[in-house]
Amino acid sequence: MSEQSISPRPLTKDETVRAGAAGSCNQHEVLTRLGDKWTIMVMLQLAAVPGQRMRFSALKRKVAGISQRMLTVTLRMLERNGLVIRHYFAEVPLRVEYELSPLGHSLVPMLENFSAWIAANWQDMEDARLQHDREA
Amino acid sequence: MSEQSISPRPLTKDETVRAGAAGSCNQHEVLTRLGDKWTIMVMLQLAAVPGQRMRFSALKRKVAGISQRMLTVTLRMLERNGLVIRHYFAEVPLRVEYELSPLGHSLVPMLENFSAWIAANWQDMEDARLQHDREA
DNA sequence: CTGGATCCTAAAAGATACTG
DNA sequence: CAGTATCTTTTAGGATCCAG
Repeated sequence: MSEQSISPRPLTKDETVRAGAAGSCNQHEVLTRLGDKWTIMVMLQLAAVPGQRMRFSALKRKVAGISQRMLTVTLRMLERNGLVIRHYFAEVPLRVEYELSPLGHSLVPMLENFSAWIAANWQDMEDARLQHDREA
Repeated sequence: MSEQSISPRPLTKDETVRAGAAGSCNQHEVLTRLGDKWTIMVMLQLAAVPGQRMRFSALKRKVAGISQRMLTVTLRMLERNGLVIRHYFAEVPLRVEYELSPLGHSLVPMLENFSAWIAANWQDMEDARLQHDREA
């Protein structure tokens, strides 16, 4: 449906193949751990208060529609992979605070960029989607 | 099991609450579309050849263990949201090339940063995970 | 070669109830 | 408050077959 037939020039096999190359395997590993919606949203929230800690309940309130269970699972996974630190206070009522580790902190610039990108471009995405759906 | 009892100072409710604030809703929308493993991996590959297009089969080869179906689904989604452009050539054999749209291109710096972060930090993550598992 | 259409299973995630 | 445990529903995703 696009441009049909008269192509500019078929890419050679070498041109098409050559890309990412090495490291692809690590990418897969890392993305399996960090590359999901909830993980990114939780990290975005923690990155939004760089030097600060956040309580479990505060995170739950800030991260849109996350369930208690998924927040727990996500935080456990982030802790396991060394990206967040969990501070447990045996008080009444119980209090637990989370903060980014140094490793997690190294992701902050990227998270802020991403957050900014979303704010700046989500409307374009929405428009593109609506137009694409009209054409279909 | 961490520091117990003697806390530094409980965060006030206001400190804990104040974060991300607005835009949270858009984040959720956007991440529902882009925030999954395959989407990020495909974008990483397309970003690795900034000015270039990639054929379906080339993408399939480069993106670790993606199945034909998931690559198709992912590409359709990216096209629908205006991040990639699909070029269809009615030849024999059929040829289809994908490239980043301008909108998709605006994500390249972030994707490159992320890719670099993975290369630089995946070992730290691995170490943290192993140590965490030993302690458990 | 690049998919579309189906079927099917395993994993993810929501809801709910309970506890230190 | 911050979980855990359990149950159920939903979704992701692989396998397979077919087609322009």
